[in-house]
Amino acid sequence: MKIKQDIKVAIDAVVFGYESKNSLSVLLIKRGIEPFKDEWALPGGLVLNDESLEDAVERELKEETGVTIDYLEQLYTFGSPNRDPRNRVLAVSYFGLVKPNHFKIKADTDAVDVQWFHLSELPKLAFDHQQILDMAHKRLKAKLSYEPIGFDLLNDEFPFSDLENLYMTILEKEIDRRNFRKKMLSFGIIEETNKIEKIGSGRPAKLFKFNKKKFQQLIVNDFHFEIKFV
Amino acid sequence: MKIKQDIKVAIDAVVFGYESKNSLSVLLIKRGIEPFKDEWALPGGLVLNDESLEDAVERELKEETGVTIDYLEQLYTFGSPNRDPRNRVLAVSYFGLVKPNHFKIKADTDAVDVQWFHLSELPKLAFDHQQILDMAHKRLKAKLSYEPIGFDLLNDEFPFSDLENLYMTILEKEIDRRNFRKKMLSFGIIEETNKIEKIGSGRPAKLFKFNKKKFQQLIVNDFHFEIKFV
DNA sequence: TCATTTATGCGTATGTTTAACACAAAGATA
DNA sequence: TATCTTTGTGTTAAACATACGCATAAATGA
Repeated sequence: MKIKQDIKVAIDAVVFGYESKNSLSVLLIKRGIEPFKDEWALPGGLVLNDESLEDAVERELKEETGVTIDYLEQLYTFGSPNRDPRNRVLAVSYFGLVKPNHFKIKADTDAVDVQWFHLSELPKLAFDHQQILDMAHKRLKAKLSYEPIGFDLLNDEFPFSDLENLYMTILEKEIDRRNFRKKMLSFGIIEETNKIEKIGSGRPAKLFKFNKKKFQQLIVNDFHFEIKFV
Repeated sequence: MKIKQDIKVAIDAVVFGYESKNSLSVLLIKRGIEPFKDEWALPGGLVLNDESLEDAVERELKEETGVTIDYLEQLYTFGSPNRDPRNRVLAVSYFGLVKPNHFKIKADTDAVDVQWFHLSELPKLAFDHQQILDMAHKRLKAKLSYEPIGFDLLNDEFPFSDLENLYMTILEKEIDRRNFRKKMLSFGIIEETNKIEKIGSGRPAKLFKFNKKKFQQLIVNDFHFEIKFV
């Protein structure tokens, strides 16, 4: 006789935000219930019977953090039998990006147990969440080079230096500013606006815009986006 | 009051095999039970309470097809609420490769409802399995270019022409034989054996071997495998 | 106000990699 | 022994990546 399957299904989200030079952040929550009560963990939770996995991610993020996501993709499904000390829980993990606009939202609800952590100053995480986070970080680094997802970490209009710094921060590499700009512009998916940003010292910078429509038209015809610097 | 979660967890496997020039095949089974009884589908089934997802894949493949897998990786998790007409079933899909050695195994059990299908002559598939298969095929094509997984579709020792044909078949592109060979050898992960294969007409070919250890040593130091031809 | 600092924007030389292509070598066939 | 077929190697031009130099446009402060 067959034993009835008893596995719960949850989602977990690794959400990255980029504020300024040299600081990539991750969104974490402090757990209110056992197991791992009062420890930091990835936002997430059980999937409802009639909702899709993506809906579950959006719902949990809204409930737990109030953050609006700008890019979301499935990462990996963690299914080892003992990853949750109580019952068996399958974790379908997602990986998301938020623009700086949407970054600050949590500031209002400071009392709540949700917080952005710099990637270099992470607390100890519950469950196997460190492993999930590591995988997400690896994916972000890899994907930045061959898909234009970096724009989902910047505001709609940005100076070129923001884009440069973003790439250098995430890839943890020095990049030649001039060659980077040349290559980026050569794809023809970034537009100049007529706006100029003048803050701080130095020459004021033109603001640029990612033309997503143009990009989507291009990829139909074997167009290949790739940024790689040694 | 909370409604108890009622979601089943299954795995599905898309297994590719490569016999000869111009024929990439997929392993399918004919379902013996409802729903979709007597229709073709991907091998797979429910995960047991105490087994890992990978174990479940291996078990199901063994039970249903008798095929030994040479490469396995998680593909994607399909979780839309209505993908199974009866209950909600989450499908964690896997993508696998078998070497020609292990390809024929099924021939003994011809009576069983399991069969290799050329990718160009697929039957209609049950559930959303066509979608899963498409994604696996896409992944195989993409991955062939930046990870040396092609060797898991060839015997341990192979003539260079086999490798060329494999790439041309899967990528569906003409590749310059001479440039391909030069580039492949330049990575230093393929070894010449002292064996020579003489079959058919034409000059007999040296047999080569993929040196997996060498490859694994290299990737530690930022080594990058990449085969790309237009 | 005028030199200094800071950051942007453009251009050019050099080396490396890719893409296109031709022919010799080793057997099988007949 | 001439012909066919497949393997094995080399050469070259064009494309691309890399490494720079320097002018420009503001803010800063002596």
